Amino acid sequence: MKETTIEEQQDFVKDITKMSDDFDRWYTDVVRKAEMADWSGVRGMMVVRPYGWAMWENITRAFDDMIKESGHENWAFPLLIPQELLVKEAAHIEGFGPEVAWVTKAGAAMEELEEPLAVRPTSETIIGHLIRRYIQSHRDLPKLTNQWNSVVRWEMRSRLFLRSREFWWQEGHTFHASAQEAIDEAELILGYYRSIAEDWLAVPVFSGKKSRAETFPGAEHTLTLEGLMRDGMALQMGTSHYFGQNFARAYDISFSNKDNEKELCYSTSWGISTRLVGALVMAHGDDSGLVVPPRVAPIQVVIVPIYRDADGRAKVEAFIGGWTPELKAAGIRHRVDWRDERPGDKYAHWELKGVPLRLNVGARDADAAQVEMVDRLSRQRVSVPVSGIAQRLRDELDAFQKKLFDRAHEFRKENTYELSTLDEVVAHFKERGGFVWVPWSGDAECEERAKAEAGGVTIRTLDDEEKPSGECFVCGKPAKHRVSLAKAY
RNA sequence: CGGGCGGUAGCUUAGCUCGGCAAAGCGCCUGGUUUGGGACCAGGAGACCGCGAGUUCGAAUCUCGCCCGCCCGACCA
Repeated sequence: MKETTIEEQQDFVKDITKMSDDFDRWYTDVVRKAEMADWSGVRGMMVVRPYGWAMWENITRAFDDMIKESGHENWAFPLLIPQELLVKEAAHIEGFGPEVAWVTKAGAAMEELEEPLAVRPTSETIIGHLIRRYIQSHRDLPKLTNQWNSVVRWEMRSRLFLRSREFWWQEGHTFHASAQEAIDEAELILGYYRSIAEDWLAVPVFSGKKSRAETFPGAEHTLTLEGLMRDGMALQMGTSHYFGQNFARAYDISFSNKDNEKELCYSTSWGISTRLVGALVMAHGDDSGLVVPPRVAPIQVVIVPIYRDADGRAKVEAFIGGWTPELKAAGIRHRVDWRDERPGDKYAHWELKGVPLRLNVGARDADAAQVEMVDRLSRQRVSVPVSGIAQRLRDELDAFQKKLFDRAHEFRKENTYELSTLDEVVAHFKERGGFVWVPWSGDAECEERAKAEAGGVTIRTLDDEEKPSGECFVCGKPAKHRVSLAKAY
């Protein structure tokens, strides 16, 4: 049999723009050809197809388990928010105002409403307003709420999963009796998010506080996770906000403390969205299409039966039927592709869809009580005995998950730099992307100047682990923070 | 939201200047031969030519308005 190289194999890929030719087009091609999502005909509104939604479901299941474990409860709050409520927190409405969609008419006659209703861009305001009913005493705290829903933000520019006018997410909103407890809550959730990003999506992230300019409207501080995509752009993969008493003040959320004094709550909010599905595409995909981390893969193992005639098929079917129950029992998400196509079509199809492991199974294999296993990353063919196959596949999937993370981690390492002056930063981003660490004075003017001169690069995270040293990369004053810079989605 | 480009079958496009029977490849359906890396033969279905007005004997083609998409900016999870 002729050995084919990976390059030759990639020639088989039709329909997808090469990543190196045009990354944006590549991304769109992959998302659409892998049947993850499409545009709907209404500007900026997407339809998420089962293969994309299943990945989101796997993420939601993982995160929902985490927050339930730590005492959070799911609620459902209204979609529509009265104008009067939305505008109460000044910084918040100033931040979200430009992208709020309004319902102003209703009924067959399209009668004007007395008060416009905002379609939620996020729910701090309505939850703040409603939650006060359920909080009287410190004994009612903490109140740990979450909701799974979609929100609408009137974006001017859209990209599937990354920026659509409607997107699906969870928004957690918690209320506490002390500042420290709320601060700890925001940190706790950030840790969960890190686990989702790194352990589930296999995307290594830098985490830390946002600069003032990048902080959520109305928050005291915002914690963030930033991943690196294969085009060198950063992507925010989750944020967790500490509000102090800002929202409690605006919405009068107070409680009686142990000394019977009235006190305002301390609150947080935090969210991850369907954007993470886009992150997974851009962090792991290649010119053949998707590569899906096993832990979130809708299909972890695809089995391609190979046969010539009805007898051959019966033989292969009986063989496969002998051990697939073991896979099911082991919780391995698998599918046997019985479609009436040739094997080569199926190989290409499932590679485009990024299924981690494929088993080619024909009469030869049945006779030898083995299968031919091919993984999506190396495309090496390996014969595997069916005896103990469930455990073997479990191990392979775990190894695949790790390999994906390691590869992404290595990629980030190769694309992370330490620089010290604005000139260097400007020169750097003219040539390439990635993360650049610099010392920063903490002045917003320096941040703005860097953004203006280095082609839109922004401060992604403040590193609170390492002590800053040296002078600000822009103004030369002593640095207060060590910060990561990147161009971001 | 500003500037540029585009929208013809499920997909990719030709036709548009110069108005005159709506085409091709892929995909889809049926039958047959095939099947260990994207097969082949034969037949077939499939198009309010983005939507709406206008000009004209006649519009995919010309004009205007709107919708949707792509690229570049400003804004952003």
